[in-house]
Amino acid sequence: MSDKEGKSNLADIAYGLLKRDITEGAFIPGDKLLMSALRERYEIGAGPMREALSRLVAERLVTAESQKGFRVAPMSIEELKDIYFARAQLEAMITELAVARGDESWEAGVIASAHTLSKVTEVHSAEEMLGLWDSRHKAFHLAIAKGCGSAKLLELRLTMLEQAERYRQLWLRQTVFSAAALETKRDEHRQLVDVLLSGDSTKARRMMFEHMMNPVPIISEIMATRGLTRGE
Amino acid sequence: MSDKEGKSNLADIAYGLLKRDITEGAFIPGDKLLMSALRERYEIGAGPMREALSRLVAERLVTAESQKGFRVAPMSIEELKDIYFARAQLEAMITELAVARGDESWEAGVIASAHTLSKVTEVHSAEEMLGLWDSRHKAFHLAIAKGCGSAKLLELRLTMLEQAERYRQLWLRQTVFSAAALETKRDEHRQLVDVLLSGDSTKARRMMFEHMMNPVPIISEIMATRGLTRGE
DNA sequence: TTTTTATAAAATGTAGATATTTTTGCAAAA
DNA sequence: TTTTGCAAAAATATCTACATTTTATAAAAA
Repeated sequence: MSDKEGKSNLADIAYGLLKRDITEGAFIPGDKLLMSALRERYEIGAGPMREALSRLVAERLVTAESQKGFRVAPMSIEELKDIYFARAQLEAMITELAVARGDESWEAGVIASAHTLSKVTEVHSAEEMLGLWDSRHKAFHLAIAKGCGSAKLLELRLTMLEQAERYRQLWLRQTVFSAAALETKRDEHRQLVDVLLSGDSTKARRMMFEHMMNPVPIISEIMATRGLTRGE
Repeated sequence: MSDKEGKSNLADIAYGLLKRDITEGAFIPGDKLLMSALRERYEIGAGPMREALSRLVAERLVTAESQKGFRVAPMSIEELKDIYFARAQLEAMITELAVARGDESWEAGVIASAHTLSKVTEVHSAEEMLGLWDSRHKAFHLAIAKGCGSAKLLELRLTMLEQAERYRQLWLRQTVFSAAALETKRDEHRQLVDVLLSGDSTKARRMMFEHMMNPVPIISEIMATRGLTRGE
């Protein structure tokens, strides 16, 4: 009685599965997405499959060329830089707004999610820990962004997050599996929270921009050594 | 040898036609988009039609409910305000970047498109004049935005423009068909160009934000008197 | 009225037909 | 022998028509 959108048709399912497979690297950038292969893999007809693909094209995760089929969108250091720059600008702007407009319940949400994130250090299997830290990290940043009060800005933010996801995945392992990197992040987050609650929106904006740009050289490095396409 | 994306399959065509029909008001917000009706109207099969519809859903111009079909996305004063606010924030941010980063060829582009826009006053039929002013107005703002140097930010800007299009359409007639309103706009544009070229990026940002927000009360008024759904 | 049941309408999915692109095989020229 | 051009075949993408499932409508019974 609560959920508004009951995902149920095959196109939706195919969309979700394929998106996961692409962002998690089951398909490599540039790979041809054969209709026959996809149909077999997901046990789904060509119609719904086409629908799912064309949605991913809109999200820039897949490219299409008429009569020649679909491919996984390529990745490049150039695109990495552009995506992260645009994303950092947007997030910084949203943060400035959030500090200026956010009320007490927003502050509470930020503090709560920051605390939850800081408690991930406990015992976990490697993969489990990665997933947990990632989801809480995302929740933390979302809690901050929510304060901007604009649904459309949050939508834009989400589209950028999705476009960054494949690149972010590269950074994630590097960070979560390094005690030093993780500690650095924890520091940054602490500082962020302090500035957020201080009410200095201009400073918060600058700091968020820096925070969002930090992963760029790390990911660049990884992509350069692996030759752009991250083969396993 | 120049065009990269040769639009040719039926889904693309249906997408373009339906999008035009929705933004130009051939379908009213809330209207049910019957498969049979669409197939007949565009002389296209159900498969490609579905594909076109699901793309418009991603763009928020159409809503979908599983097993119950598609509808033209509703319009509301609330959404109007949110879209325009988000758009103004984004455009203001892009403008600030453009002023800071733009080179001489950017300045030249801005001046040229401003001049072209100012010359629309000549003799034209009403509808012709409306189309011409609109396209040149868009070109003017695009020329400014291009200076930001980020393809992704320009993409975001475009998605917001598309989401605003139905509301903008309401404002357009009101403005273009009033000599006084048109003169006011011309003034605003002159001032904008002055500040842009002065290099004061902070002032440019503020001014662009104001400029983008101006239409909101006008459109609100129109929607309120017409009861939100603009029946002809 | 309210509920139930039957009927019609519509959305969604599958399979097969058609059109396009790519590959392959072969022959002629260098 | 190697390369180039061409034609046939295979692979692939795309579309339409039909079948299935779900939802909406209307009539009949309580």
